[in-house]
Amino acid sequence: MPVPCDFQQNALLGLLPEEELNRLLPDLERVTLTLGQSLSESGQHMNHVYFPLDSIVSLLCVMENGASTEIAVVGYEGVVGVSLFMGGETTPSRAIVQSAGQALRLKGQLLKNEFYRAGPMQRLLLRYTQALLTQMAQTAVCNRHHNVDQQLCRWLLLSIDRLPGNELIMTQELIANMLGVRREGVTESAGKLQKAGLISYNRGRINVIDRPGLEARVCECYAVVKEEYDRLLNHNNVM
Amino acid sequence: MPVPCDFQQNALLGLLPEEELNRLLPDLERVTLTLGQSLSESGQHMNHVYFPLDSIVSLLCVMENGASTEIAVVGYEGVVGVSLFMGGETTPSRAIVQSAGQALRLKGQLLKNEFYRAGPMQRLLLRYTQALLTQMAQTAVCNRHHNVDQQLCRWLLLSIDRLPGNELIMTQELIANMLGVRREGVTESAGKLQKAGLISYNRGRINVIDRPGLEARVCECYAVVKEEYDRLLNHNNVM
DNA sequence: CCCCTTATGTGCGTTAGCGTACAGAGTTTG
DNA sequence: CAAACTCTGTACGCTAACGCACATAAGGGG
Repeated sequence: MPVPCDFQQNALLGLLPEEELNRLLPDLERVTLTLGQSLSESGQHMNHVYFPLDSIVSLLCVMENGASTEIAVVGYEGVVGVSLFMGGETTPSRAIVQSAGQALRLKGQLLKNEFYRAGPMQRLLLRYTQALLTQMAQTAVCNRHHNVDQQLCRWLLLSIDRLPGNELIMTQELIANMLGVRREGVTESAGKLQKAGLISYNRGRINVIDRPGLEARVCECYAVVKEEYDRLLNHNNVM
Repeated sequence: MPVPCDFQQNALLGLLPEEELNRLLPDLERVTLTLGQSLSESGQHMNHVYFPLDSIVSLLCVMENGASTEIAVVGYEGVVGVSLFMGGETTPSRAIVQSAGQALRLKGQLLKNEFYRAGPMQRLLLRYTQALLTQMAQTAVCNRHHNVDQQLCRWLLLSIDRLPGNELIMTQELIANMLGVRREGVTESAGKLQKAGLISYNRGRINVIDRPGLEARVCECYAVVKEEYDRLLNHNNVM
């Protein structure tokens, strides 16, 4: 992750030079995101971009029959709404709040204005978008080659990396939707992890007890994405 | 696809205003890409970007154990090397020539100069990158939810959309690498398609006979991606 | 307290795709 | 022309995940 985790501040914004950040500050509006809230529907225009603080947002690809898969996750290290500055305005994917919390909201037009100054903010947002590309690519390969156990580990690690504590408020049903697998499959895999003493859970609350243990079980995809985020979004490289 | 298929010209470049294109023309170098050639290795710096004409390039995500999956395909409608202007310089994925042919090559630094003029070229490249994002996302969901038969149809359609004729030079072994499945699985699915009279093939040459037939069998992923490319990269929207 | 809803556990049979092995057919090479 | 190699076809057991059907358990609201 880009900077030591400060959940009072979005790490992406934290990489901006003070001058840039000061220009934006008056327009950043702190909002509370609730579990399940939709920030962007397939093909719908977004009015704002969101810089999560302690909240987590999932980018989901939903199919005609309702089946879905998470293609990327965005937390304090990123921003929801890249399609605004990328020029397409909309995307075919949905953005759903996966973990309730705070975020900073900015009017889409203001972000675009900032982007088109072609300064540090543009460079930063583009590097972030590339990191997002990597996350999606790795998700695709992980979906193909790794089993549910490994993917659950990856998902848990990606999630708690973006949370201040070790607790996740999330039912197995919802995790299954994210991973695009059966709920029963998640029950089984989560059961293994609990038996192994890595996590404990109860009716929609999951606690990560042994993080190194998860890291030992996770597939390489987790590390690939993490390293690429670190590389693309650290202070030395960006500014 | 963005414009009526002209394999003498890259469609992305074709969307540029004449003035912009003329500035680039002297630096565009026509090169021949051979089957299997690597345009970019994982983590390696790219010296050029490539605008395919009648060639096709696959973006592959390769894992430690050698297993791979195609995460996107680039033909005359696009460009290989988005990481150069996105700021990361490298990517963890590989770019491999999937179908031999011509491409226009441009020195990375010249593309970046053009990009940082913050004019039409920048807008165009960013929209293209968003289309690429969509393709990757849809690939991820397709890997999860659709069977080899459907994915093979999708792959065949994506490929011949980017070729002047109906013939593909490609062994089943290579297709399997792209899709991230077993070679035998491709043999089986291709056999079905041949029996149904949709394609015919022989030792590394595949002919698409009944394109509408393929479209009837393919999963929705093909259309989603195609429509998003059309939306993002057509003359009315871009310039 | 009891009902109702929600979350999790479990146990089937089914299936798609895997790993492996090998056979035949076509192509290249010496 | 024969040998070596490449590409495709086929078969068989195995496994992960699926779809479905329930069972159990834990809150929550009246």
